[in-house]
Amino acid sequence: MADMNRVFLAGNLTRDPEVRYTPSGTAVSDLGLAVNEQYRTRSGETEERTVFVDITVWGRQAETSGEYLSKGSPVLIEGRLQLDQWENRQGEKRSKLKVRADRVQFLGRPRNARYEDAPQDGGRQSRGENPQAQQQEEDDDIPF
Amino acid sequence: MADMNRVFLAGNLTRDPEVRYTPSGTAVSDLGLAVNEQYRTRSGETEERTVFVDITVWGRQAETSGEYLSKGSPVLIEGRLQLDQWENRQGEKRSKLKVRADRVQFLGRPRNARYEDAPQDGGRQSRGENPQAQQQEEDDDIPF
Amino acid sequence: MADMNRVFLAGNLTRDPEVRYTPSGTAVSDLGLAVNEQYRTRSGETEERTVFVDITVWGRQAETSGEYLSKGSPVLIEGRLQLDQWENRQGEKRSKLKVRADRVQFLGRPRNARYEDAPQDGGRQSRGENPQAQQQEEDDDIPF
Amino acid sequence: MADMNRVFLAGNLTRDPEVRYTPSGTAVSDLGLAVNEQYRTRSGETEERTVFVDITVWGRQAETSGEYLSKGSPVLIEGRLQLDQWENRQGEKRSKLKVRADRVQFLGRPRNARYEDAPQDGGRQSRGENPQAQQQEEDDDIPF
DNA sequence: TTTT
DNA sequence: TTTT
Repeated sequence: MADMNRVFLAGNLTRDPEVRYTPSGTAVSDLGLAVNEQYRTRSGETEERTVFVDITVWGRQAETSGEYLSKGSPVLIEGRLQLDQWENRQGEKRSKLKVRADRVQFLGRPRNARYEDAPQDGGRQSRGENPQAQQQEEDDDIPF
Repeated sequence: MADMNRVFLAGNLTRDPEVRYTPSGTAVSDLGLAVNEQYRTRSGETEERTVFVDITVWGRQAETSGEYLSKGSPVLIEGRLQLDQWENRQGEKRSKLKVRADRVQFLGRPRNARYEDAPQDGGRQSRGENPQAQQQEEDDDIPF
Repeated sequence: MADMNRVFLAGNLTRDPEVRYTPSGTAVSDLGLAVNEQYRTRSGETEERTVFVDITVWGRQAETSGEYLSKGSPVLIEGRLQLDQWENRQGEKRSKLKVRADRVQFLGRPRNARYEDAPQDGGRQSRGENPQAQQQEEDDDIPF
Repeated sequence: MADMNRVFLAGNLTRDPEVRYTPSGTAVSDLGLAVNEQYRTRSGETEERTVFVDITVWGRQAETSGEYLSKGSPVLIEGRLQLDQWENRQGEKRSKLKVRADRVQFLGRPRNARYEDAPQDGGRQSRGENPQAQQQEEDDDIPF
């Protein structure tokens, strides 16, 4: 019979990616993803709901995720559902649905880029040299 | 920033659908879905892995699912990931990823239709007792 | 920048698949697909619209399509848009959007299966009593 | 039988969107989209192929597309294939496959954003001379 | 050029 | 008719 398992997600990372390696040397990264959804309640207000999804990515994309993505990074994910199954210490079967990413794409600098490392002083001034800050202000007008 | 949340699944129901109704009278059905995936191990053998997913479907499709689908039914699902969150009796936060189906389509009779209950002897008469056979005759009326 | 190109289609073949081979021996099949869509007009009636799509499939799936599919066969397609470009005899540029299938799945026997080639003798009779059972046995040979 | 028709595209607009209105006042916009795809030839080189797709979007999203998108804008499209059919002056049937967008999402400022409407005075200078150029240089290091 |  |  037919089988299909495809998932498309766009959202923001909930934490900095950490890359680990299997004994055979393959890179793996577990990404935390927050997918926001705007919806209307029956009473007409717009509310937001967030789905948190664990993403696993393998190989070169795990490495590039570790290098170029950080908490808040907007990403586009193509992959499939995967079921992790294990037994807890009480011997009870547990399972967890995740997404195994076939493709992770960077969607541009996040609104709240990590600027912890940025100079804490003259902020404003340096912002003048920082195209991203400038862009952030303009973004607020865009209703997408 | 961009957000997206789309899921496409095809598989077989792991149990007969049960339909319940919200206080306001909306039908809901929780479907259990098994999605099989053939894959090759590094040593070249073909193995099968199954992902079990909880599907929630609302409204008229919940009702038709209850009427026309049963354990083993092959279905095609379009929907999105949804996160159910609650606290257990110990006050610990728990959550579970499910799929909220926007569309449930019937894919035809499964290979392993439920014939366990079917009499092994002559057909016609026993058909009255066999829900599957019954369903076959009704197929033309199925609004999928 | 991000790029994505994914297409999911389910419909019926508009003609028997024909398989051809490239000089290097790779099988290719061009499938005609009709995808129906029910929609409601503003005046409330249900109407049907059909999208006809040319599908190209390569390799082993091209061969199995040629062997097991025929006009009317319901299929599930995963693939991506592809643009064929050429010049007509007047030297004008022409192009055509098609779908390059990564995966073609058989969705079960169509309502009006082709039985022209089937034995017209005893066959018919036994089939009349339980076409489904018959179909089940045949299904086992189908490598989808 | 099952039917499905879903398309996911990400790419860049090939022209500024133009918004028109139906007699009943509904906004429509026809977007030109270029979807790039990197692929490897058998000889191992990386080449790029582009699929050009006509997108139609209706309603409020047609209007916001007209206001905020321009040639080069990166967008994420969810929609379905649609077949436009007509007869040419010679009375021959012609048809063209397009995508009807259910959702158009802006993916961040395009490389060559339209700044015609931006303040022509101090603006330039305060912007750090050319934020886009700045961004471009950084982008080159990112292997996504 | 069209399928159910 | 084409974008990055």
